[in-house]
Amino acid sequence: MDRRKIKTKKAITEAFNTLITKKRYEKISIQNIIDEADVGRSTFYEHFGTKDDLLRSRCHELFEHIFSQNDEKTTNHEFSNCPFDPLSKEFINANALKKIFTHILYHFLQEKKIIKGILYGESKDIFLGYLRKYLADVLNRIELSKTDLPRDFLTNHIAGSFIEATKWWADGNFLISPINLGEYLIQVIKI
Amino acid sequence: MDRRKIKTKKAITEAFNTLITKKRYEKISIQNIIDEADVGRSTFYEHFGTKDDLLRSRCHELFEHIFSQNDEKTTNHEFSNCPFDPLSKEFINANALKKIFTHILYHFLQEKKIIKGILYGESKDIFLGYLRKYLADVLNRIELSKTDLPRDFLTNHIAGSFIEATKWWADGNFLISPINLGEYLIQVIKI
DNA sequence: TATGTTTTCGAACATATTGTTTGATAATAT
DNA sequence: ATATTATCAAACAATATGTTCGAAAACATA
Repeated sequence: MDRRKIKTKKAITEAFNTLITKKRYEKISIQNIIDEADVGRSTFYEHFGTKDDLLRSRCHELFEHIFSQNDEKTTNHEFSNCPFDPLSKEFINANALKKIFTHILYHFLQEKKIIKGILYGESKDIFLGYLRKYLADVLNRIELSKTDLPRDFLTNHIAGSFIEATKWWADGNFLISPINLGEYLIQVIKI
Repeated sequence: MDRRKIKTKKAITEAFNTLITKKRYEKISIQNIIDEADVGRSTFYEHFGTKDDLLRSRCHELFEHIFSQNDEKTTNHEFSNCPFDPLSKEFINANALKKIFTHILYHFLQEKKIIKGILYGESKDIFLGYLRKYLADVLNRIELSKTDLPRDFLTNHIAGSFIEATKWWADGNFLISPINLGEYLIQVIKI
């Protein structure tokens, strides 16, 4: 890949990161982004078709990172308490679910300023759409109990609960630890 | 109130109702609304400051109606199974909660086309903000169990679960009955 | 170093939207 | 009958989007 391309892409995504911590997504214009990134108008459009494209690209990178297997290499010890294998086929119980949640929350905490910015307005839906998609694979491994609940209702409920808890967490400026929030979640979710 | 004012306001809100069933909120321009309502541009701005104002006005009316006491007068018998007194001070148990949910869901079902339209994109947040606000009063009457869960985490979780279930219901075109969905909810919420 | 390709840039352009202002016209209340 | 109030169309400034163009710079390759 051309060095210039990498540079511009980086400038644009960093401009986005800066702006999203200052004002909400819908108030950020493409003009703002190219001003902050200091690139030409047409240059932006050579990399991203729309503002949503840019956000989707950011979300894709983030979740690919979170749900990739080899991140126990991270220097942060706390992570090692809550590893999970996203490609495993094993059934998930309450304890496994807690580990998964906590693991994701640690990642969110690492980029909390940006995450919090994204968790408002329009950008929220796009971000949560990705989260829901990545969670779906994991949640489908939950063993269905004998209730008459449809599987998709249950997985939607659990994903929704995680999402709502995350928003609650961000709204309160990430006061409690990922481990605590994981525990809260397990206490309110019947599995 | 001036007859002309009432007429225009009605024309605008009905235009909004029509449009929201056809395309999502963010794609509806004020130009679209005044074309559909057949009113002048400046007239719109005499009634509503922004498009969001219009939506908020609609939400306010809807939730005032749902959470008002005297609506058992409705002709729909099914409602009478699930009345609730929003001004009561009594504690809420699982059964009371189920009645409240079912009651609200019946109202949503009555205007399902519009509700479904509103439940996408930007309009969703505004709508759900109102729902959350109105629910808060009720949910604060839930008796806290001996867990260490913060009250606002718990109420947020329950409101969130109801919201997610409602979206799931709307996405599936309101296939099951309000009573069924109310039962699903009670099955997944620990109280 | 020389050469051909790729990327960037700025400026201009068409198009669309928002929100405000104006004065004329018509409906309303009393 | 009259004073008030609501509506309307048309024009306006301001802002945003997405496209196009040719010139200039950075690049890969040999």
